[in-house]
Amino acid sequence: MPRFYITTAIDYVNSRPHLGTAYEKVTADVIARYKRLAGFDTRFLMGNDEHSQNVYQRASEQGLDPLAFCDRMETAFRDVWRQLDISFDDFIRTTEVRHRAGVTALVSRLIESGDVYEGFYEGWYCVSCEAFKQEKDLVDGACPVHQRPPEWIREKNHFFRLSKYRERLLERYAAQPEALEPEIRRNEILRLLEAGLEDISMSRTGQSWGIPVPSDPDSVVYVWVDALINYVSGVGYGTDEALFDTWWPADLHVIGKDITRFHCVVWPAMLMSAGIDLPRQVFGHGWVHWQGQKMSKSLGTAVDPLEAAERLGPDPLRLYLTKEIAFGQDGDFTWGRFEERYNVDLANNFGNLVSRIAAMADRYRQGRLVAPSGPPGPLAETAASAVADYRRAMDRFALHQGVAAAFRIVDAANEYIATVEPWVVARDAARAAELDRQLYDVSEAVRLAAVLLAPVMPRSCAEVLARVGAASPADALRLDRDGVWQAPPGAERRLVKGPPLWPRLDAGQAASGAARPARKEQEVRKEQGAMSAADAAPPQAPAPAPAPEQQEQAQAPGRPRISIDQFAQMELRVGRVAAAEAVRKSKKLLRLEVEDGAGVRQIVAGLAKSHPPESLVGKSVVFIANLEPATLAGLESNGMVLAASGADGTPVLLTVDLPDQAPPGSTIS
RNA sequence: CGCGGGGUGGAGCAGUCCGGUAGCUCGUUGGGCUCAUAACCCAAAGGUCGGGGGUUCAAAUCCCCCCCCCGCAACCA
Repeated sequence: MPRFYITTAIDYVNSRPHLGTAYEKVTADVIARYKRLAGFDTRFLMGNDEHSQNVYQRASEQGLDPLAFCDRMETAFRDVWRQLDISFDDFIRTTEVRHRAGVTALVSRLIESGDVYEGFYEGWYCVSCEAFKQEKDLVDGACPVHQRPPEWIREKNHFFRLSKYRERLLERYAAQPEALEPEIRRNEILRLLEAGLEDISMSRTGQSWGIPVPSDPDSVVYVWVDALINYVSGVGYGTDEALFDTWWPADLHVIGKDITRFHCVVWPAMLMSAGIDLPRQVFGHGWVHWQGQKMSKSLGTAVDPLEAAERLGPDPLRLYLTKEIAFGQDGDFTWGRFEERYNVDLANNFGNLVSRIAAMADRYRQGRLVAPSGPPGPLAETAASAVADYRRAMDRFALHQGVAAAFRIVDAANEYIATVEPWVVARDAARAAELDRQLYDVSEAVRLAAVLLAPVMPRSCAEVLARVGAASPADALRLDRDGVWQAPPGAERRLVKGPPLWPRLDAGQAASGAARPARKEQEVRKEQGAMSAADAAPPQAPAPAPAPEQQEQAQAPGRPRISIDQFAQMELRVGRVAAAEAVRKSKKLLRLEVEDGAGVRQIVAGLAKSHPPESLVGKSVVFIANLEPATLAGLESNGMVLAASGADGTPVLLTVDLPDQAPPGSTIS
């Protein structure tokens, strides 16, 4: 049996997974499940990346041992993946013994190959911050945070001769372009390689949280190098040679487009140096935006995948992420679209079709359908072509196209029913064989659609297969056998009616601010175990997410109160804009000349996006007069013009209501 | 010339690698059906595929130039 080894990026455990993280796991899971369906012995590896300084700090802040913190996060991550039905075969943590062994072994190989050398990282270091400072961050030669001069430090580092592999990497992508998909990402990397490579630091000193460099116990392996090695340590590199030989090289690394550099330059170079085969393919997926914006935890624009799964069920979410976003490109998620697609694809089409055929089988044939002799109807041909398209698309990871092909069967079946009108045929006893054909063919089309969609919606499709009386159990489907039209004369199947798989959301439900879904109820059902029709269905009263305003209120703690004296330290004055012009090479900055009562001062302000320069001239504005000067885009700025943060952060200038009565220089109190 | 993404009927998107009647969903209008979750089916209206030039028998698709929008980065004092 052919094998397929697929991985996702391992995740930083700084915070709980958001929808973007879930997107990667869901798409990788769809691929893994498809490969199993297609007959591959498949291994799907995921995991957590734990050796980061951030993790160490977060743990310290919470008074936790870092490992205990990671244990806690592992539980949180696994919980999300379980609820989204991510079918990983193995879950690796970089703090595990097997990973440490793998890192130690691989780094030793790098050292033996002569590609590691010692060097020094130099820079200004603020002892209080415990961090290196860039020259530009220093204020009067001192750390701006601690007001103390930093020290010039030379830190010993181990460097990896990345530059040595530039030619070989270029050759590889020329010879095997499919090693990096989609093309856009490949071109980026090729350009990067053509521009040249520098050696990279691969160790850190002064840290204990990490894996020691074999040749230098005082240093730990840099977290990125550490993390990449999970792909081999996860299949026994350094611990289980037989396992490693079985699964390596990996067939596919599914990663985000931001980390292609590490996976397509650093990682293969490391493997070349260590004399290990390279992974066959890396696929860099795009981002899921929320309402057109990049998701951000800090801005409150990150969608919780569990909330989405709870509202309509994990399968509708999986379907949305797979079907509505072209795999490899960026996509958008909004609650409105999520609900629309749920209604259209699942309630109205697929779910309704299942109800239709089950009801007709029940009414006209007491639930028992028998395939008649004679040629199959037109649905068989449509289904065959859809299956072919599906395979072609899925094999090249065009997941959205594969799913669309599967839905063509659903559409064709709905259309077929309307065309042949079984309810008319049923009235004529002489046309019994005709009716048998129609009903059986529709049930077969539904079965096939469920087989094709099983990788995307495993739970629901298992239920659909049960309802149309499919012979193969949902967890043992094979495309070669189950993905072909099956209607031999005399074949018999029993259909069962059930409650709607996906109850349609009416406009009221979708728009009203009803109570949150009964999470408890769902959990109880899960604890009760067995898969049932009700389990595949979403909660009865799905509710929309809390309105953005509510979220903002909830997370607006404000700042600590200050005294009137502290306020008085700020010198606020009225100024009149005498001149304004855009700053070249900058999108946001304007250079203003402001009359302050005593003269004219230059202030650089980030107003360009919302305020055309000419609109500002003559305006009376409020500015902070005693702010220390700063240099922006090469221009000195003496003060700061006040503006409100308007919708989505665009500044709204604050102006003086009665400028004649408050001439430039007027103080503000 | 900092890096990158995008411009396709009213809205949101595929299609561009491998040129060949421009497709999907929603929306609109009219009709049909009653098996089904007021779901389903048919039909119609609606597109200079950002603009210009080139290659070609043929360009949304390949080549060149230009315009516009959006992220990221850099300074949003």
